[in-house]
Amino acid sequence: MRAMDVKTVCLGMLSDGEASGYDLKKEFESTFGHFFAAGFGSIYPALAALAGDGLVDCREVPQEGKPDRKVYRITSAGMARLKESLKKPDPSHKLRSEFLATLWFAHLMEPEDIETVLSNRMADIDRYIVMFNEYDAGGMKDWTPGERFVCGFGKAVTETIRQYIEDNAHMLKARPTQKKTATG
Amino acid sequence: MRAMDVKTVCLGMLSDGEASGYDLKKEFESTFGHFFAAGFGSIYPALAALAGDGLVDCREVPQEGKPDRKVYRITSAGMARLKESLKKPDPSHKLRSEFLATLWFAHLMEPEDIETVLSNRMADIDRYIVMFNEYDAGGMKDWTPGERFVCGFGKAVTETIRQYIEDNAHMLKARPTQKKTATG
DNA sequence: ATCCCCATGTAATTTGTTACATGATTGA
DNA sequence: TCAATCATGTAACAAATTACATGGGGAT
Repeated sequence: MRAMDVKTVCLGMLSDGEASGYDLKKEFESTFGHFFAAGFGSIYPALAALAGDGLVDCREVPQEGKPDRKVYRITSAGMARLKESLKKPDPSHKLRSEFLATLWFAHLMEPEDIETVLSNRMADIDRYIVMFNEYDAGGMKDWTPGERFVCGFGKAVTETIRQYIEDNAHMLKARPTQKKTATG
Repeated sequence: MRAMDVKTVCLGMLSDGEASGYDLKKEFESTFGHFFAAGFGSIYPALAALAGDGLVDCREVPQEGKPDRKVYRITSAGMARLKESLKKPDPSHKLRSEFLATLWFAHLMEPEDIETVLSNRMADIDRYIVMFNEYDAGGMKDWTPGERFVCGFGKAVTETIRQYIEDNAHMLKARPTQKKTATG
């Protein structure tokens, strides 16, 4: 575990205080949502593995009508491992966009399908912008500098994308210029 | 194959003219590099699968001292399948950033390690900006609207990121505000 | 000498996604 | 009555990364 994989991110989240897998999922959906996704299928095995390695310990809280709540807490070995993982000098920043890959071939698409793709993406973007504005409105008290930096980053990028799509969608509606064919 | 996976992107690239796996790899490294990565380990099997499905056909060009060059060409069935794949209304746009995940925990890092992470990312960004500027300088003749849209998108986002890091790196160097502890 | 470019591919491994499995409580 | 929230996990599957395997030619 040298990289910032799901395990390491869970470990990092636990450095802020104890939490259950369910709690971490909510954090992945909210603050981490725009740059690092993880579902239950990754989180629960990650926590089990961390516990197996002694990087976190687990306390089971009995509940009625629900499975016992398993609350994880980082150990000092876990804290040391986390700091070690954070030493990686060149962490990746990977975009995998089926959205852009699709529009690359816009000249092969029907205009109404292009429109649909753009407006669906726009809806996603607007949800993110609402989220970022809610953070701002909350004053971001108790946020670490890193958390502020990352959310500001997300907001700046998201707003740029929104503006870019608004300003340039018309390019995709233009009839394609004839390419590599002699038609005069 | 409903989504824009490596297979579909290869198929799309071949809609522009015949090419070998090696050629496609170069396209993944250049124009597609900023939003969709693929290595030989994905491309060669993808081409073999496409050929098996009759979506492309393959012509072997003998060469001296090198393996035969396998040149792939899209078939009419492949073209139909590609257009079908492009109908997906909500293609994903996923960022997975170990860079941002790392900096989220900046308060646990040594200042010099933060510096290293930022300057390494900056170097990557600058390479992309050089690339985008070379495209602009080339006049983007023969580029489809989709290609222009996507490259413009990449340029806008990359420049925003560059500016954001420049303007906000100082946040990460500030001593962390005490969090959830009574010291004041 | 050494590295990069050309050119192909396979196999093992890692990683993550999706579906399945269970089930009470609360609010609309 | 229906959906959402809470709460855990496993198993099957899909996908991509990495390492391995081969080897000549040309530039520095």
